[in-house]
Amino acid sequence: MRIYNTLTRRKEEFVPQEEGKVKMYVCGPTVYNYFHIGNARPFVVFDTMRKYLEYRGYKVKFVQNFTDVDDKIINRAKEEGVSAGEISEKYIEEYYKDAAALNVRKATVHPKVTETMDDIIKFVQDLIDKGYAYEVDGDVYYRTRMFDGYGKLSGKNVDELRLGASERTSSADDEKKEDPLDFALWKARKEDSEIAWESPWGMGRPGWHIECSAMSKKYLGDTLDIHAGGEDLQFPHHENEIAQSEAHNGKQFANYWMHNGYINIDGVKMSKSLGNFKTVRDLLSQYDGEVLRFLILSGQYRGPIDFNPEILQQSQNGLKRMRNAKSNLKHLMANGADGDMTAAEAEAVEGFDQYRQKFIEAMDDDLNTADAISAVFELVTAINTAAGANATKAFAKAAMDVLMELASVLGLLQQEVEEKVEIEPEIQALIDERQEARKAKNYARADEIRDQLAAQGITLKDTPQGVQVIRK
RNA sequence: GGCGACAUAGCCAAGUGGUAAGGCAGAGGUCUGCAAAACCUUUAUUCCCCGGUUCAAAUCCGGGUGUCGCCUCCA
Repeated sequence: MRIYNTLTRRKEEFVPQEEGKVKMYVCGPTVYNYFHIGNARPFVVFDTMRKYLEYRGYKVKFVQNFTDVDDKIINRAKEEGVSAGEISEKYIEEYYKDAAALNVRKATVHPKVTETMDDIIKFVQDLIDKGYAYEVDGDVYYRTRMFDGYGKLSGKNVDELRLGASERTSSADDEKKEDPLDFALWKARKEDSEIAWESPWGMGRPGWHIECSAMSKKYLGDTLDIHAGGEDLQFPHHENEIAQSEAHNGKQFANYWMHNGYINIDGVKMSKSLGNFKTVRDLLSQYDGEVLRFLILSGQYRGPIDFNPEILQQSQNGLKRMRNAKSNLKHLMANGADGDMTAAEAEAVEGFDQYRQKFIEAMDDDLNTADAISAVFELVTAINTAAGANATKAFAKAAMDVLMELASVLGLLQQEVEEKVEIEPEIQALIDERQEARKAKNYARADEIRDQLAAQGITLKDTPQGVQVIRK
């Protein structure tokens, strides 16, 4: 497959270091709040990447960290009068809930900063030993200019950065640094009450960037196949990770860098700092997670998504078309004709392969999920067209297999849409009564029953294969 | 100021040289007792604008315009 590599600014054929195996690292959330739909994008997109790689036969080791020590967590803890650990533990649990609703699978490993402290401290010490870092009053900074490749990922020029830095009001920390470009690897504790770890430089905690370098090394080694995250992490976060890791390991840090675009709201980037965000938790009260996933996957991952109620509605309607196909097939599998497929059905099933091919072609082209979704829609139309009044169970099964094969790679149609296998006797009695009424052409009574059940969230469809019962 | 991305129908969105996918919404029709679901037809002579290259451009080149982003915590 081809991947757009931010490092080279072009699509490249993906070749992992070790055949058949992929080492993938995705920057995870800082856990101080529920995550918003913008945060959800990389989780969904790269989870889809992982699923697709697995579909193509790769064994994927997928690592996504939790940043569980950070200013924002500490501030939040102060506000609420609890410990930083209580805040981070809580939002890690909430992360798992929301991620599950989006059909995002757990990573192979979800490392936490607090559990990687020894590795981080050693990493920092090694950088000091190599001359890439220096200690000042309990802080440790990275000598940015010492690293030759600085700026290679984000296309920044060190001297222009310096210019920008001098225009900003310098913070107190800048006084300590040798160069304004230098960034913190370790921060000395400011108050005794603050969460801190013992280190060769005194009590303190790690800087943000070093965490990912240390965690990815610990679980995936010196060189990653794919490193992914939101495009706002390109600079400085990922640039700094490269500087740290390559200076430390003496090897290329990641072969492929993937960055997803933003989700905007009213044309402006959605972010926690701007406060214009919609949390996934809130949205889940109105839309189910698959709708959100569908929305995120309906465009190419590198482009922007403008978030508004209209596209939510469109996503819901679009997904419904896929779900109807699934539930109609399920009904057919139970109530269709017995025996072998007809010749026409067999021919149709053979034709389904072209949609599978289109799907693979799309996903192979830098994870073009928009095109992949359109392949699924074309498959749905082909299935619906071929499923006639005398459709066989065998056909329904074959069609279901292909539909689910593709939908599963996208992480869609995974949540059982309620068709309950067991129907309570009193409901069944009403359904039977309605059928009797219909036979007797007592449509008033029949419709009354249908309305009554609809009010309970039960939809009845009269199909050539009998009554289809769908409950929400 | 430096760097970068994007601009395709009412909306969402593919398409990087060969004559505009797919979805949503809308309109008409078929099926149905009526619905639902589904199917069929229909909705951009045109891809922000102006030049250029080419037999041929939404796609390549040049110049504009507009929107957004990064350069500071951020997915």
